[in-house]
Amino acid sequence: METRELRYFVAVAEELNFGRAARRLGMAQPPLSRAIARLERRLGTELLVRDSHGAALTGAGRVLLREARTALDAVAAAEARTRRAGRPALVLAAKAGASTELLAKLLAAYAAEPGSVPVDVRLCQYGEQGVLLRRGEADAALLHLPFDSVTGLDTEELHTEGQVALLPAGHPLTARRELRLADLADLPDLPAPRYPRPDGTHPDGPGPAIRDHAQLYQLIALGRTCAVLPDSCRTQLRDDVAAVPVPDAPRVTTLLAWPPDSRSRPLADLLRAAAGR
Amino acid sequence: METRELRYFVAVAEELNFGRAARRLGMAQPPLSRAIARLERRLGTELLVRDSHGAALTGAGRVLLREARTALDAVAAAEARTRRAGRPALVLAAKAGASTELLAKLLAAYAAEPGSVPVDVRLCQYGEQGVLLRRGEADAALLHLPFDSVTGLDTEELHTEGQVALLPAGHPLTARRELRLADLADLPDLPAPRYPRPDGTHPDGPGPAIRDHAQLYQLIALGRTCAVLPDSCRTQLRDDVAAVPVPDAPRVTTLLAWPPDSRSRPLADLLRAAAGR
DNA sequence: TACGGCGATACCCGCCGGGTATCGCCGGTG
DNA sequence: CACCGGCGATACCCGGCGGGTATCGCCGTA
Repeated sequence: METRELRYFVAVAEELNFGRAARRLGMAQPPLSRAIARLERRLGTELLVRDSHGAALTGAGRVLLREARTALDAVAAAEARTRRAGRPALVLAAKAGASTELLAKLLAAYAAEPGSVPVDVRLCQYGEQGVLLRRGEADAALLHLPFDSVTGLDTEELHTEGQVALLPAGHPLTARRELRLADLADLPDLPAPRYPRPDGTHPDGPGPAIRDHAQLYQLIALGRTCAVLPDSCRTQLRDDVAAVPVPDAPRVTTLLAWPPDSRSRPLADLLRAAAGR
Repeated sequence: METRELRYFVAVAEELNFGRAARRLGMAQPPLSRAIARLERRLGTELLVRDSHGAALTGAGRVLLREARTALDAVAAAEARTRRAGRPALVLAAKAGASTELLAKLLAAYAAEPGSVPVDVRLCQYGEQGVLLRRGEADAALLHLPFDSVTGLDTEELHTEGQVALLPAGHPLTARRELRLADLADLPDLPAPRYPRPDGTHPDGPGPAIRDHAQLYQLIALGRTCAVLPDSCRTQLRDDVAAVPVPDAPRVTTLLAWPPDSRSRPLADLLRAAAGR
């Protein structure tokens, strides 16, 4: 199988429409149909069932969609890492606005290592760090359990902390010394924010769709939503947002993740710095 | 990058000789040279330095070799898993001759699960199980720490045990109640077996090159080598091989491994059966 | 019944991936 | 020192395949 065929299949499987997929790929529809048909013939399986409305995935098609995405990521990673090879700099991906203190400490500790190398910090939207790692555009990433997925990555735990509720300053609940998760569920005036799913789409619901922390803070300050976030976010609160501890919220673990088998000197140094020797 | 180009590059990088690589690929040398040159041009990096003796990898070339192998594995996995999709059977890879009792128990426990599916057991040579998993030719594998690599796989520990030395029956050391690793190092009459490295090649040395347990047992019985293996191998000893405990050998953990993100029903059932509910 | 949108088919073209022949370079060897 | 052999690069050619356009058959809908 050639990567071109995989790209074609992913486009069709995502659009479920040959014409739209062809347009997205910048080509005409007939060669795309032929390419998919050839792929099915070679695999000996139907991937899509077509009718005059469009197409639908078969079981094998769903399998190939998932597998093709990871294979294409691996190819993209091969390309990106080769391009970056020799360029002596470390790319570290981190959620914008999260674990800022920890990140600063980590960067300082690494910079103090002998033989350390410039670190290019890429601040990401929610869930983007994993993609950057898997695509080879970053050497390491700061992730947060239980929010981010770490399947297929090597990791090192850095820090664990509780969570606090962030509410608009002056909201009645800010008078409480503590809150429970149940207190925050289904508040009519503060609908829960809708965080992106791993595929980048947002679930349905009344609350605002969120992409990063800056957005979230501003929406909380505006009284449009509330959120439960790790304790460490308190260091960067302005006075239009109030924090109340939520003891029954799951604890959050910050960890450093990197692609398995990567064994570069700078990455090893970063891990050593992160572990505090 | 197309997978064809990656296959070409891997062939050249492994042979370090364009002519041989071309022969291995079943093609002529000039188009191969051109393809590699085009790849380098597109990546903007030298991958190989050529002289009239052959070629050598640059730093970027070494990176691409590693990355290309994993990318090609991912593509092969996409193909294999799609081909197997719908075929309702589990493929379980296990080292031939290792953990036989555990394997039997696991198979029995899984077969007792409601909705269980036929299990195709693939008995492998040393280190082959990981490859089968990564290539998508197996759904799960039994691996042994610290021998097998589990990077990039999800795992569940099943069992931990000590190790015993296997010696030819009648060898002087079999008179001892216990041995230490040091006792077995550099025995002139029983040179240590040479296990394959992850890439399939064998290290140099005086001992015999080993591919699987059957080979190993026979060579021990013949008085050509000795080995340190998990306790559980005693259940299948014939009387021409003797076992002596080695308390200072590292403990061996048997674990069940599967590719990250695989979420098929049969695999989930197998994991449940392995965990004993 | 006409129409519009879907994927499939028929047919054509140009490019690129493959081939052969040959070159330039170098190192070993009689 | 001249020659040879093996290496990768270059020059040149060809056929197939990946892409295009035009059109068809099917079906749901107005």
